[in-house]
Amino acid sequence: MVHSQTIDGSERGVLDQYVHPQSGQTSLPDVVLRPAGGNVFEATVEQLATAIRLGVFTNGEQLPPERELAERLSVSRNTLRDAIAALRESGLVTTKQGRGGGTSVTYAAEHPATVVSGSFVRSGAAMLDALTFRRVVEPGAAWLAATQSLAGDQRAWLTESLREVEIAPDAAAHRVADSRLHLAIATLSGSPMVVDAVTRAQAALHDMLMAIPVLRRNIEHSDAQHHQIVEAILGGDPDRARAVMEEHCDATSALLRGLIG
Amino acid sequence: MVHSQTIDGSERGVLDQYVHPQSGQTSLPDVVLRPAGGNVFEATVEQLATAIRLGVFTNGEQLPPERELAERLSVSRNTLRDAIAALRESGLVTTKQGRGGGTSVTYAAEHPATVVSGSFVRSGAAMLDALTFRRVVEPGAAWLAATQSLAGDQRAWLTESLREVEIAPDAAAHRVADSRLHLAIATLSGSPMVVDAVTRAQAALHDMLMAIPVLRRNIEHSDAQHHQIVEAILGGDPDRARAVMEEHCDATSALLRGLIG
DNA sequence: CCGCAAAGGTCCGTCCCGGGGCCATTGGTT
DNA sequence: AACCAATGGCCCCGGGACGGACCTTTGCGG
Repeated sequence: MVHSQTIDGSERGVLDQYVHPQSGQTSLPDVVLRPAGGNVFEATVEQLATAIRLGVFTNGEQLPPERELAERLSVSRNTLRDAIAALRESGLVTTKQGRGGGTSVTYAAEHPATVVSGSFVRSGAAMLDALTFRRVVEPGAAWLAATQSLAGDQRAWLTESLREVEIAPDAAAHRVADSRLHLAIATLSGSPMVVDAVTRAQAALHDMLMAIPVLRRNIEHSDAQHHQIVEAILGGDPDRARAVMEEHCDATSALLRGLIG
Repeated sequence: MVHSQTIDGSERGVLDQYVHPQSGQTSLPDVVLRPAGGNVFEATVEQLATAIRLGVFTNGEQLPPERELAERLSVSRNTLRDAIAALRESGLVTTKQGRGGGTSVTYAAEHPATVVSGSFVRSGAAMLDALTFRRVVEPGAAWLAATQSLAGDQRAWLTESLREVEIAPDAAAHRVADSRLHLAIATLSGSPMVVDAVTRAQAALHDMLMAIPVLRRNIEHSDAQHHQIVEAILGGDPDRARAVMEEHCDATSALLRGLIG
């Protein structure tokens, strides 16, 4: 509801600008110049909603105090409050006043349609792009994590994240736990830029996976791969960690490619 | 073990927030919540300056008309004009009025100190991060490019980019041509998100490489690797393309790691 | 020679957002 | 019971970004 909506009604997706309409030729300026995402308010809503949906904040958990969260997001408290209000109206969080109060997550992880209004509808090209991107960064993150000498609590965190995935009671919980595991692996890579990349890939992936039915068989296969990945990371075997993660991404990719344009 | 720890006045850098000061423990909210870069004007200046320094716009070449460029960057023409004015005062571009006029690049690629004022001073941690990130995304991009069935003009573009690197007369020209080659490879991956990632990695890399003396021997070794990479991509050998690119990144990384914190 | 078109140059009104101060509510502590 | 601290709720101001409209310069073509 911001700009866009120029006079040509052709609804150009963000991605179409990467290719010259006339020739199929791509040139560097077309590809490199990326729009600096507009609207701070919407971006904040989107980021918080994504964080919640990805399980960065688990159910019932409290968000940091507004003043702190605002500073961390480099956003004024006003804007942050507006964003939180939007989330509240979407039923993702509830807020309580007073000491010990705050905003806490109430995420049922159901109703795949009731997501926050701005949940981005991605074009087919964007989805394929996200899958491709993920296929690059997630194996890279796994490889890096396996090269690190992990501390005891880090190893425990990884093991615990894996376990949470395996004992997830239903598909929705499994989805959240899966995101958390992948983000944990990315975090153990030690590289903030890698974490950022994986976060974006997971965010895009999440929207897609929420839209399809999940087969029990797929989950079992996926969990077996998770186990191998964690094993390889803990065992310090980067190449194996990467190889299995590649298989893992390819499996998801194959599953999703059939369902999009 | 949530956050808290609000009131320490210790001038925390952007990256430090990824780790808890007290325990070395990292938690997802700390890692995932990323600030949404402020100041649109500065971001625009930085992006254009980077594009020029990376050779996205070659010397003498004209930038797109203001109205078009503004729309592509999702920035108002006012802001874009301010940014261009800043570049003009830094001597990176010149502007001419009237039909056939416009803003064109005048980039000598010398005076490593005269860079635009905002050229980001990255902390040691951020540099290591960038090197790590690059080590993940560039091999991934090369792998992807090698899996694509490239059209004739794409193959020609790649070959030409390689040649430009090899015939570069001096270190500065070599730097620009090198960036262009890497961005070309990323573009041929076909994934905008990958291009974006490589662009960010190259931007960070550029600032580092401009600060160190370059040895003839290093350039020769680098060019040999470039040749192998392009060969592997054109020959449709993804694994080899990735392997050589990894060596290539490792070489640069080793070169730079000695010179930073 | 004249007019048109394609650029940059300028200005203005509107609104979003950041910064900061202050109030209201609530629960713990003395 | 009284106080205090932590937290959300509210408001106002100022600057910056946006989006238009309009002017100026310049080259090309009829």
